[in-house]
Parts: sequence; structure tokens; C-alpha cells
Amino acid sequence: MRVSQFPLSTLRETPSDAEVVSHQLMLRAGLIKQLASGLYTWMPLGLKVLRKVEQIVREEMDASGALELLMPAVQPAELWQESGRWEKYGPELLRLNDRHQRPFCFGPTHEEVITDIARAELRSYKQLPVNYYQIQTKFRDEIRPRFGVMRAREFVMKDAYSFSIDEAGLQKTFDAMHRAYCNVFDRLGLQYRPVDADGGSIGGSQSTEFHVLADSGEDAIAWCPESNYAANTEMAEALAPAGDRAAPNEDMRLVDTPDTKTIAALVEKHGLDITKTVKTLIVDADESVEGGLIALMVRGDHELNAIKAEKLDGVSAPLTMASDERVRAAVGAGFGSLGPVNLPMPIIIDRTVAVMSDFGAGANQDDKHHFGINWERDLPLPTVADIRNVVPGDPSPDGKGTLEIVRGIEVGHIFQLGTLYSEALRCAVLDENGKNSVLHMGCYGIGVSRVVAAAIEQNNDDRGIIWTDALAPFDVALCPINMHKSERLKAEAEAMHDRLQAEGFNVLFDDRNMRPGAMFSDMELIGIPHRVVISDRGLEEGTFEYKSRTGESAEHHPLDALENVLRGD
RNA sequence: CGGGGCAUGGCGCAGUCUGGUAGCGCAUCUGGUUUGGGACCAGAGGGUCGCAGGUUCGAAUCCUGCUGCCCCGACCA
Repeated sequence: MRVSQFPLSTLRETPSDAEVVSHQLMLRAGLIKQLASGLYTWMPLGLKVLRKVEQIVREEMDASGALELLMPAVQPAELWQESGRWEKYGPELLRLNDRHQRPFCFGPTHEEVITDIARAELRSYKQLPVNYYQIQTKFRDEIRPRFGVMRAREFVMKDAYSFSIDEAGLQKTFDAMHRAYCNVFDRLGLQYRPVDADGGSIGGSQSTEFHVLADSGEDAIAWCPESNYAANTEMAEALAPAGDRAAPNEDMRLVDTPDTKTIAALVEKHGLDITKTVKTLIVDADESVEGGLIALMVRGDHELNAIKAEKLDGVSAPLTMASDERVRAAVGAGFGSLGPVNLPMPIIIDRTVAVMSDFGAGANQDDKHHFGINWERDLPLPTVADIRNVVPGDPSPDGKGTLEIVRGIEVGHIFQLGTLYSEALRCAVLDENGKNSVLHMGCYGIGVSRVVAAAIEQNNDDRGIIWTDALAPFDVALCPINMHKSERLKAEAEAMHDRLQAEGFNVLFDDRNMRPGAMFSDMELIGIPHRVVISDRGLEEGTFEYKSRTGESAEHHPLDALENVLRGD
């Protein structure tokens, strides 16, 4: 491909509304162009990359035995009413009417449609298992689209849906998808982690997210280098610290602590070690608790985990912090002076808190704290549970090594749905005994367009994008120096371009009459992995210059070694 | 949806406070000189200053309303 036939639209300056590096580089390299909030055109160069991702995903899905189909993007409301999601999905669902005022939506996902197909198509257990997938544009009316195609409203997704006769069958397909996803991200050359996730609102027993590692990622992942355990921080279990609680060393005493409303102030003004402080959070309780309030306590430097907390007996879900007035009415003191001693409500403490001794906490009187508190001496040990987020250095829940916290971009998610949709839409087949059996479903997503942004987020430098070979829109940038002054060089460049193309290299031949600096800058910005420079001087010596996008400096090779050098021999 | 910011040629910005001929850099086009890390000279094209209303002899600038976009919070591929 000649640049004269494939115009680049690179920008020297960064558009001002792009915040993250992948968005900035995608705009500067001319991969995408924004139409409106969360809506982007994939320009020719960007589309080449998007198609590469699609192709790898397609090949691995096919290899796993999944069947590609293509469902309509626009879906009738009746199906969504049947599953109950027309009401549940909320404003993220783009709803529209046709000319007869019949309601439709633009599909944010396709469980309803595929289940409708499956219930018509599948009659017998002998047809199972089956796994359908498609690569298609989705629309989710996000509250706040941001970071370019990283969180767009319209985006390209690979979504797959499997149907199995029972749980064991579902587990098999789920495992096969897990392997297929690893193959995809391996081939893309990305650093990633499969991560245990919360089944969340969709339900289902098992759920794994695939995260591309990047410091700018929106999700925090707990992972253990020793065992490769990885989980969303919200999911990772915080184990009890090793060892028993130390014996009391101090007497409990009431201390005046004016203007000390936070843990930070307590540490600063009164010299307490933060690991000797306890934070008290009061939340709404469920009906089982008299008074309607319940206290949750974590160590001063730890954070409450809302997902863990709202699953506990006595805590109302969703987790709601109690109002200042209610707390004051019940306790007689406000936020900042709360603690376990004489607290008139049920208490649940974190496992770490349970092994603390000689600690400080609010005294449930304004401007006073208790120091030197000890469980089972000053007050009974309350209910103990895991209610905090893990922090770096925590023991890994699988018992091997310690956790680190890394950041990631969620690019894939596989779920076991079970019979959630198949029951609602009455999707069943006859089993071996001739009985109706509701199918077990799984669903498996890859954010294809997000993968492109995530790859850039993970691989870039101050000159621009660095594509892996699998993703690069072109393999080789062919850059002749002062070609328009030399017929000989021009002929050689043309010949080299044609020859490399014929040998299967995807070459971007810069036939613009540009100065070398500008040419190199463009090729580096758009991230072409291999650069070949030829000049009259080189031709005299029978050499060309090669530099990889990541290489330190250029190397000179004999002209006849070109293919070997590009193949990495 | 709450909080903050921005809107002037394709991109980045100045001009707005204090009303008076729309400007700069990049990019684009023409001609010339150049050519190993974003060249230089000369010339040219391109903007109803987000939209609507108002104040005024006169509005990018002041007033009112609206719209769009971006950033910070809970959700998701």
C-alpha cells in the first residue's frame, strides 16, 4: 500500500478533550474520529486494526467449536418484556419506536434473541451442546462515556451464548471458552489476567473477567505472583491475619479528643499507630434487627467492602450508610466519635479487627475516644466476618504467597448463566428419558473495540503507538530518502514494495516527498513494527537500514537479506 | 443524575474583563530553494466566533434562555 493511496491523517498536536494516552494516540494517529459523545468512526487505518482483533477472535471461537451467526441489532420489546428486562434494564437501554409506534430497543446484549432462536431450533439433547457467537455493534447508553472507544456507547463486541443439557455440560463449555480467551489474548500479545469476578446482578455460579494489565485501568485486581491467583479486589477474600491476638498490655482509658473526627486526626494528634485504630461505620439493618441499625468495624487503614458487607445477615442490601441524625438519636454521638464500647446495636467486626489488642476507637460520646481497648476483657467479641477490601501484602486466599494490587482494563467476561433466561423464555429440549429439560446457558463477551484501546494503553511510548505484530495495521514501513530526486531509488523502492507484498508482507510504502524526520515521526506515531529505510547512499553500498519500532537504533544489512531480517532470522 | 470546565477555520489556541476592520501556530493549496529526525521564503484558500433571543448606532465580547462536548463520582465489554 502506498501512502499516496492510503492517506494518513496524523496530528502533531493532541486534541484537548482526550484524557488517557490510548484515546490521545488513537486521535493523533487518525485511527478514529468522534461523531458525538460515545460515538466514533473507525477510519481506514483504525479499522484495519479492529478487523485484526475480530479475525483472531473469530479463529479462536471457531476452533473452540462455536458457531458464528449474526443477530439483528434492533430487537422487539416483547422479547425483553418476556425476560423481564424491559423494566429492569433502565435508561442504559436505548428504546425506539417504529412507524407503527411499536416499541423496540437497540441491543446492548443478546440473551433474549439467542434464547428465542434456541427454543425454536433446539428440540433434543442430541443437538447439544451448542455455542453460538456473533461479532456485532452494540449500543449501551452509558451514563458517562469516556476515554474514546474504551468506554463508548456504541462499540463492537463478540458475544457468545452456549446451551447445555446440564450443569456439567455448561462447565465444560465454560472451561473451553476460558481456554479460547487465553488463546485470543496470547495471540494478541497482550499481558492479561483471568480474574475471578462477582457473578453480580446477572446471577450464575461462576464468572471470570479477563483484564489487560495497564496502570491506567479502571479496575483494581488482587493477584498473587507466587500462585497466579487473581480476583477483582471486591471479590478477593481477606483472610484473618496469622497468629493469635496479643494479650492486653494497657488499661482501657477514656481520652479527651476534641476536633478529632477522622482516623487521620487521631493518628496525628494523639500519636496512635493507625494499625491500632478501629473505624466504625453504621449502616441500615434489615428487618431482623431491632432499631434498624448495625455497626461494621474495620481497622483504621482498611476500607469497607460493600459487596461483602451487604451479603451479611442483618445488613440491608443495597448497603446504605445511616444518616447522621439516626446515628445521633441511637448512640448520642456523631460520626467521628463512634466505637464498639457500649454501642447499643449489633456489631460485625472484620477478621483483622478481631485479633487487635490495645486499640483506640470512638467512645460514643462527642470528643472522646477510648484507648487501650481489648476484646473479651473490656467487651465481648462481636460477630466476626470478612468485610474489607484486600490490600497489598495480604496473604493470598489460596494460601500461597501474598497479594499485590494491579490495575486492569476489562476486555472479556465469561459467565455461567444457568437457567435464568432459559426458564423465563421456556427454552427446553427433550432429554434421554423423553422429558422436558430446561437448558443451562453461558454467555461470553469480548469487547473487541475496547481491546484496541487496551492494547495501546499497554504498549506505547513518547513517539506513539507500539503495535504487536498481531495487531499492526501494516507490518513494514518502507521509507525511501529523497526518492523524488533519484530515478534509481524510486525504481528500487517500487520493486521492493511489490516484492515484499508478493511475499506476504503488508507494506506501507511512504511515497510522499517528505523529509525523513516527518516521515519517521508519522510511521512511529502509527506504530508500524518494522521500518526499512533505503537511500541512494545505501544502494551504492548494497545495503538497507532496518529498525524495529522498539529497537534502540538502526542496523544496516545487505539488500538481499531483507526478507530474512523482516522474518527475524 | 449531581459537581466542575469548555465552545472562535481541519487541529491547538489568543482575543471576551474594558463592545468598534476576527488573529496566531500547525495542517492544506501554488511557486521557488531544500532534503538522514517534524525545513525555509513568497503567495493563496478556508471562520454566519455552538444556537436563539435581547441591550446597543455597533456584539466573538454585555444580558437571558437553550444545546453540544470534556472532566470528577455509582455501572459495564
